[in-house]
Amino acid sequence: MENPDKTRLKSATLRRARGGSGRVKLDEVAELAGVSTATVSRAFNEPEKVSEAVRDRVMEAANALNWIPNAAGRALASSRTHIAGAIIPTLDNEIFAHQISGMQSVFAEHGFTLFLGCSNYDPAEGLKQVQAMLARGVEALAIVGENHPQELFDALRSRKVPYVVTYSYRQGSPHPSIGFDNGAAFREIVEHLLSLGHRRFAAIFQPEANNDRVKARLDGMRSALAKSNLAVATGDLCIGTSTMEFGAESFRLLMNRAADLRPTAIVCGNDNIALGALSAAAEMGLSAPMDFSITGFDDLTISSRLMPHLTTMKVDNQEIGVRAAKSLLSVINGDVTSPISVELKAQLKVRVSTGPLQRQ
Amino acid sequence: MENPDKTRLKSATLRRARGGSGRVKLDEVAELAGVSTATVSRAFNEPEKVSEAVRDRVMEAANALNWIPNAAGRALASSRTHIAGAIIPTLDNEIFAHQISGMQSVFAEHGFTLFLGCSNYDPAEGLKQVQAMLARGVEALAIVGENHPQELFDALRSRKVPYVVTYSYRQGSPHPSIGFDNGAAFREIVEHLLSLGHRRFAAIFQPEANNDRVKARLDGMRSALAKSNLAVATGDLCIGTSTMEFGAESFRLLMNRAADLRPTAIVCGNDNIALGALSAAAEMGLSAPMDFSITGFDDLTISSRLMPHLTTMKVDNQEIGVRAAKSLLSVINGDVTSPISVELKAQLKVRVSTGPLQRQ
DNA sequence: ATCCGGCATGTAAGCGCTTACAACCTCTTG
DNA sequence: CAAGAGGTTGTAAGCGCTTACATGCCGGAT
Repeated sequence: MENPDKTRLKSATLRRARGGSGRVKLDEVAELAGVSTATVSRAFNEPEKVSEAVRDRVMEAANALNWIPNAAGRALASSRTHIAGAIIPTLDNEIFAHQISGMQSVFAEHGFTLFLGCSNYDPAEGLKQVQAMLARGVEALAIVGENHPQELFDALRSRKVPYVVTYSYRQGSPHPSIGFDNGAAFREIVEHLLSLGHRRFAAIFQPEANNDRVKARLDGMRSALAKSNLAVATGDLCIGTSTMEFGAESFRLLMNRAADLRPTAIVCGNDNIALGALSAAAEMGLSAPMDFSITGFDDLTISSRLMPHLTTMKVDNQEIGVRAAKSLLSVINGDVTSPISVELKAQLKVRVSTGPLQRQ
Repeated sequence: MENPDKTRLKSATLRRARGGSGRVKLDEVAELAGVSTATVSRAFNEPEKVSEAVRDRVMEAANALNWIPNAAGRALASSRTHIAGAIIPTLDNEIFAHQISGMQSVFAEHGFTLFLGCSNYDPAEGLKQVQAMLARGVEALAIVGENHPQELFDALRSRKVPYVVTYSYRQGSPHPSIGFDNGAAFREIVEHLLSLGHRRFAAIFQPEANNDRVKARLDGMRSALAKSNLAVATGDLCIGTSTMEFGAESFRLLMNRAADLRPTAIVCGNDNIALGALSAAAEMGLSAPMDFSITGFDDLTISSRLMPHLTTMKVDNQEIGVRAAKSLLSVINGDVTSPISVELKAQLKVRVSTGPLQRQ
């Protein structure tokens, strides 16, 4: 008889004066299906070990009761949580949002749920978030950059939680990383500008404190300039918040000078800052590449649409997220013992905001 | 004696050949501190119930062993998970990212961790994410919009998980909502344009399928126009993806006509589309508000910086996230039985992209 | 007919915490 | 000085699952 007998159903349905969480539990599904709890568990987790007839009966019962397994019970019994974590500085930046979006879709496909933490560029906050995630039993973690308290990495290591550093890749880093070489990227930008004949450089950057990526970018810029015996003068280096406002403000500072004191090339720490500078330029009646050349970094969606189209470096952050998730999953599945580092190349997008030196 | 005796410490530290998760557990902290497991639990969860001396001893032991409580065990025993969930369409949109950022910071402050799910505008995917979150025992959930399968809301209700609909607010909605009235907002935009003398309207919108907000916007626009016996002609309504590309393409379509066939006012479904249209305008040598007026919606960061500054409606999405989180927390804490709906006002930002009708 | 291997299912012991209840101790109070 | 109040700590029973191990069954080999 395929028909589950009515009396059993009734007894399971009526006995609803339950304590605890108040939710339907596996026992009740087992009772209704007329099997043991072990069988219900197997029907869901190792279906091939259960005969088809029984499996169908279990599924039917589970549906009838609208049962959703309790993840806490499952986690406790199996020491598997199917949760992964990601720590990023902030969601207010398109590039990190893209990374999360990539990770989340891959993880969701594999039955993992993603915990999100934002550090707001505060290492202490990042550590706190990681601890919260460890308490929640994340099975793997992705974290942007390597500029974090040693304690954070120690905690991950001592609990054997696999992790990858995302967004930045550095030769000789002690951490598995998936990202690109920030220094090399900025060397390439500077070389592009040098090849156009520029010699007087200014820079507008976000703060380098607690941010290995910005440090590497500044270093990359400086080393490329140094090769040509050039440097950014103190007065031509602006450091401030990563906002369009700051970009605009800095641009005014740099360009409200006699023509021969102005920089001809302006290297910005990211697109956002560069976009701000360009908006100030428009207001001042200056325009690239006639009056100056300017570069960004990130290739935000808007950067290739805005006039003048911004010369910048493109990084596929979604791809970074996808790769990070896949890599972590393969460690979780035991395919490899540790995530393998991958260096992606940032791609120089030469657009109209840079051009040959106009004034000598 | 304040000094925990060394032998106890040793025995706890050495017995590390543990099965299970392999992590340090509460028992060991209790043993090292020389108290019962109940006391350790209380020292962390209800510190006021434990004498100071004992509390210190427990904390010391916990630190020494580097103990992090196992959330699954805790959840199982207390039927509290301290997890909340948020479902948004996509992170690729600044406005939703801001909402998440607001929620996450409030929740983190209160010891809650946030599960993030993206539906990519697919109702089935949204339902799946909600089910995964229910399995994980989320104590509350925020979900963008009300355009979801009834099954989704039923699942939340039957499990008594408090939820709020965010971003959109509609009179008579059966759900507690925190957001603004999309229809009213677009009525206001249209009235602004009408007051400037415009009579020939075009519209560029994202698809309205599965999106109550877009539906409401279109309705709002139409009803405001109807009051003046106006309408958007079929050929003047462009529906497509919410990208700058589509905005640009549509703009070309609308404006590559004889001057007297062009619309004078273009209402866009959001800033992104409007920004795209403006970039196409620049390429075509047209500019607002001379040759046409255009409006957006969202007030993206860039919209107030870009030339010409875009007339749009500002919505404080971070605030929506903050309010949603606070509201859910107060239900969780039992302060109220259900989240109370809040209507926020979208704010019209008149900038230079709209101006008086130039041609008759 | 007997035995054994392999498969399907059941039994029951936890996983790491919380918490009701009990036990105890120290004061206060009549 | 006995009794009770109030505060601190311990005991132990689960929370809802998974899984090692035991059991029972069937068919083919002996």
